[in-house]
Formats: sequence, C-alpha cells, structure tokens
Amino acid sequence: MPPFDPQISALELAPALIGARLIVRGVGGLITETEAYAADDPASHSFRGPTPRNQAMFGPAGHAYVYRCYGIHLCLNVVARPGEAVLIRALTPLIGVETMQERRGRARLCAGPGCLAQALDVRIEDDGRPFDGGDLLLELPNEAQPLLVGPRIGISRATDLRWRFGLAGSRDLSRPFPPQRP
DNA sequence: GCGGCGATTCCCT
DNA sequence: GGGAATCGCCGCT
Repeated sequence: MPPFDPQISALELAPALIGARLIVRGVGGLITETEAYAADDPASHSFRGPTPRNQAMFGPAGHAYVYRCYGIHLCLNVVARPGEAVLIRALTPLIGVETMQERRGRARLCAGPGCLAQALDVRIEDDGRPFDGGDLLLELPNEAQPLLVGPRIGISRATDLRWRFGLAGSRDLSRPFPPQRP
C-alpha cells in the first residue's frame, strides 16, 4: 500500500495524488487530474451504502476501485478512508507510450477517465487490488505540485463542490479548468 | 422483475 | 454544441 494515512479523506487524497506516478502492469505516467468522492456526497457511488459494485470503496485505503461506466468504459479510483475514493481522470504518459498508442488508436491517450483506463489496460478484475507494486503501482510525488481546482465533471448532484484537481500548466487534462479564483 | 440512468467518448453538424 | 452507443447497477413498483 502507498505510504499515506489509511484514514485519509478523499478530499485530502485527491490533491495529494496530482504529480504521482501511476503504473499499471508496466504502463503509465504522472497523474494530472483527479476528483474526490466522499461518503456523505450525493454524487458518490457510496452515498447509499455498500452494494456489489461499490464494495471496494468500503475496503482498505490504497486499493483500487474500478467500475464500468455507461456500459462501455472503465474508470479507476484510489480508495481513501471507508466510503471515499479519488477518481483518476488524466495523466501524462511516460512509460509504454507506444503501447498506449496501439490500445487507443488516436492522439488523446490519457485525457479522461475512460481514455486513461483503456490506455493503461485497467481491467474490471483490478477492482479491489492494492497499489502495492504488483500489477498496480502508485508513488506519491516528493514535492508539492502547483494545483488547479474546479467543479467535478459529468455529475448532476453536488455540482457546487470544487472537488476536481489538476496540475497547473499541464497539457494533459480532460478539459480546461475554469479561471482560478483565490 | 423492470426501467431509467449514468464519475464517458466519439463523431457529426 | 448535440446526440448516439451500450449495459450493468440500483431503486422502486
């Protein structure tokens, strides 16, 4: 498990994962965009308690929560404290770029949660697996990263919360962030 | 059981 | 900017 507090909240973990190194079976890069989903959060899958799909969100921190979205895509999360997780929305490809290009077949490799999952070959059987350096590896950055914040993408509830985080200056974002206000 | 609805992406206009 | 693709999950009848 990555070296972070197993009781860390999603809202703390999401910005902390910006700039982290994410490797899935030898392919990956640096995380540029995340979103926090909390336990008492109407937009979170965990809002109504444990179900077969979201059980990994209630499992140990530092493990993966992978779910199918729109019947087509997979999305990868890092579990925080029980009922909370961080959606990995984008990264800068570093390792295995050619493999990602073959899997994607288009220029946009990892800008968006579904794109990222396809480029990294995230699988539904990765659901619940630890980021322990086996199939999944997560390394937090050594230094604080310059952050962007904004509202989360693609949700219909709790849209006022600014729980989306990005790496300032990065070219690899799923969408631009709104103008930053102090 | 059943029906609506996504933490999305791509292609078209 | 708008709509289709696509299907498992979840809430409710």
